[in-house]
Amino acid sequence: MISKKSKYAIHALVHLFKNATSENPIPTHTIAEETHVPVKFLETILRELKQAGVTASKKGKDGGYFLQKPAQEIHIAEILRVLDGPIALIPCVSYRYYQKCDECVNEATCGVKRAFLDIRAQTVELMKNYTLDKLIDSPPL
Amino acid sequence: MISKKSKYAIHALVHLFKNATSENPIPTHTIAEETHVPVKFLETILRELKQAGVTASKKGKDGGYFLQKPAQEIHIAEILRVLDGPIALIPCVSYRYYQKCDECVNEATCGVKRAFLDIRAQTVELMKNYTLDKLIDSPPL
DNA sequence: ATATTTCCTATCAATTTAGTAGGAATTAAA
DNA sequence: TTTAATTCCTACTAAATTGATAGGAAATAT
Ligand code: FES
Ligand code: FES
Repeated sequence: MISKKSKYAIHALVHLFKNATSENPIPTHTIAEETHVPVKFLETILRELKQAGVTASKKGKDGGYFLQKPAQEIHIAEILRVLDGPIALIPCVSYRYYQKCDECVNEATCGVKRAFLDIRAQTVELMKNYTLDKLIDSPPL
Repeated sequence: MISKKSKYAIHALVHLFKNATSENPIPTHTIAEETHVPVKFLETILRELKQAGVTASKKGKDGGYFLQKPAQEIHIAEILRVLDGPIALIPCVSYRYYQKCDECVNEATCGVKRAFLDIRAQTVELMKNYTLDKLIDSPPL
C-alpha cells in the first residue's frame, strides 16, 4: 500500500491538471474541498511536490498551485518516489536508498536480490506509463 | 518496501527449500543462524507461515520446519500477502481488504482506480513468476 | 490597509514495525 | 522416566512512521 499522502497527492495533481494553469493557479483549499483531503495536510503535500519540481505556486491573493511541467511528464513512479521513497521492495536493490543485506553472504550471486531487481525494474516501467493525463476519469455514458 | 518480516521469511523459505524435507525438518535456530535473523522473531514468522499453509512443522526433539507444498507452488506474492497484507497499492483495488475512497465521487469512472487496478494485476503476475525455486543463488564462477 | 494566499517549523496522537519475554506442550532418545 | 530439544502461545514493549494539526510569518492583489 502507498501512503495516504501519496494517494492525496495523485488526486490533487490530477485536479491541477484538469483545472489549473500558471495564469489561473488553484488555491489549496479548493483542491482540498473537491478531493475531501484535510487542507493543512494537503498544504504540506503540495509544498513537498513543489520542492521536488512537480508543482509550482504563486503566493498571495489569487495565488495557488499549478503544474511545473506537462502532465505527460509526471508519472506515478515520480510521485511515489518523492513522497513515499523508493519503489524498490528491498533496500539492496534501491539505487538512491541502497543498504546492504545482513542476511546475505554474497550479494553478487543472491537469488533474492536478482528477483527483486527484476521486480523493481518492471514495476517502474509499469508506473512510468501512468502519467497524469492518463488518470482522468472515464466519461460517464 | 516490504517489511523485514517478509524479507526474513523469503530467505528462511529458500533455506527450507534447499535443506529441509518432512523427514529432515530444520529447527528455527539453525535457519536463524544461517540467515542472521533474530531467532525469536523468526519463530513467529514460521508459525504464521504455517497457519497460512506455506510451512509445516514437526514438534519436539529433532523437530523443525519444512515446506508444506512444492517450492514451485510458493511464490513471492503469496508470502507478501500472508505477512504484509494486500499487494494492491490503494484500498479500493484490493479484493480482500477493499475500502471505499473518500476522495472519489464515482468509483466506476475513477481514473486513478483504473490505473491502480492494472498495476496490481500486473504486479501480481510479476511476483507469481518468482517461486521459491527461482530464488536460489546463482552458482559462483 | 485588508484579505487571501503560500510558506515554515514544530508538535502530536495513533498505528505499525520489529522485536523480546517467559513459559507451556510435545517429542525423541538416553 | 528423566532430560534435552523443539514448536507453540500470549503478552508485552520500544522505536519508527503515518497522518495529521497549530500557529503564525511572508508575500501579493485589490
Ligand atoms: S543481497 Fe539483498 S537479498 Fe540478498
Ligand atoms: S475510487 Fe479509489 S482512487 Fe478513485
